[in-house]
Amino acid sequence: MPPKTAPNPAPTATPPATGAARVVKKRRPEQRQLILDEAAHLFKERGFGSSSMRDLGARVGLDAASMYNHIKSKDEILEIICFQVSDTYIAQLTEVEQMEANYLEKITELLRRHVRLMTKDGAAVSVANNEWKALTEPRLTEFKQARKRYEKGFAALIEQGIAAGELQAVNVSVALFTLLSAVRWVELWYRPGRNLSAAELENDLLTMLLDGLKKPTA
Amino acid sequence: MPPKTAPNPAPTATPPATGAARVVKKRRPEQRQLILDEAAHLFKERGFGSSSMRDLGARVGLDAASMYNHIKSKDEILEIICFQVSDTYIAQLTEVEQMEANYLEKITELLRRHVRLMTKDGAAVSVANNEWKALTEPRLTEFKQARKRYEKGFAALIEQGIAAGELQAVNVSVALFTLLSAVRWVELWYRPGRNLSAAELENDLLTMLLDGLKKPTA
DNA sequence: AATAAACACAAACAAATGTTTGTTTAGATT
DNA sequence: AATCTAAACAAACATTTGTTTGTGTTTATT
Repeated sequence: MPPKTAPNPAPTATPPATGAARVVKKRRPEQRQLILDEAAHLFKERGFGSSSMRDLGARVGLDAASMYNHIKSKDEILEIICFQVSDTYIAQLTEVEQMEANYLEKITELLRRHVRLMTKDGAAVSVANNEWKALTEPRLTEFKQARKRYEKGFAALIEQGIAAGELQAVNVSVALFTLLSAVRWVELWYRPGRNLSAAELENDLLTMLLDGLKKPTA
Repeated sequence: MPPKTAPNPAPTATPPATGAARVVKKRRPEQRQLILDEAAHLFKERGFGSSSMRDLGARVGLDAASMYNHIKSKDEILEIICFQVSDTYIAQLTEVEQMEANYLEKITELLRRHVRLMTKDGAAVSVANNEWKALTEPRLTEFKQARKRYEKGFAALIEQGIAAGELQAVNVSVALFTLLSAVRWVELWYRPGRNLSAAELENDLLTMLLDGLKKPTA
């Protein structure tokens, strides 16, 4: 459905404003990443459904239409953000699973990396955690599977930790979700440059959570 | 801006389908509550921004336009849901603050009611927790203040508990957010009728969290 | 200097959005 | 039976939505 009327009859021969506030951008394959970064923050703030491509364009400093030179669709942006996060989580799980350590140590390390990703990439993690429901269908199922895989792997560590006598015999699901959930305030509340450093936070949080898991008598 | 053309030239004299699947609804002031309930579930599932009034109407079994006989706007629906939840939370805090009990007991009771509201009114709580950012301006600020009031009150209990020697000397903010956050998986994962009852869940969760807070030597 | 590719924008698009209007129906009240 | 009112709907509304098209400009390559 092409436009019926001539769309651009030469805008008064404007030599695209190289004067004034013209940023010196040259070739910019980084524009794509800028769009993704800005989208993560926008989607976190306003939610995917309440964020328009024009809003996003305004933040990036680009016309909405121009962004389609760098990305395929609004949906694709969400996909990239969500799967970049879930891929990282899965990778961390796999690494920790193969560590030489006891289960309490593995759980500690996995939680540590989990929190670290939040303090480093808070916006993206937030979007992956809260906006994934807006994914469209082939990817929606894939994402759910990835999350399930992570939860299963994490649960297995807890289960084995209990079997090995390293942890209290709590309900595995309750423990799993409590840990994963407890850690999520970081993504919502943490701002770098508060009087709480990322390292302090990490330690305080882990201490608090694992004191509830650790066997008091061992 | 009234319609310029005659909008409804008598639809072939249809006596509004009292036959077939006509529910026996009489006067219905309950329609408003139905709309609010259905909205809570829809907003939880799809997010406020991705939920349309037509979607909502379909669930309620009403034309989108018809709902405006019961509610003022889409925004108002969100407001009602959010403040109904925050009002309840504030009320619970006030009640617990005035209890005759030590701080650990107060914290336990507050958390217990907190969780109970989630298992009872999961959808509304979820919306209040995740979609409040979509509130429009006079109410947005009010909501933030209510949340702050709740957090401050909760933090005070923790602080006093520490001062009284009932709790470990953890960072108050970390403890507060960890507790509030840990509890939130209930709203996301809990479904009544799983093999985990609401009462079991409540106890397991509290045990796990407060074992990390309780002084090991006292 | 010429060419080709990457990229930005204006204009337009169809579809979807929240909401209003006018009218009709059904139940309650008199 | 006549009247009133709450509530349902169809149609339309003005905007906003995501996206496409066409054109011009910029940059890198030759």
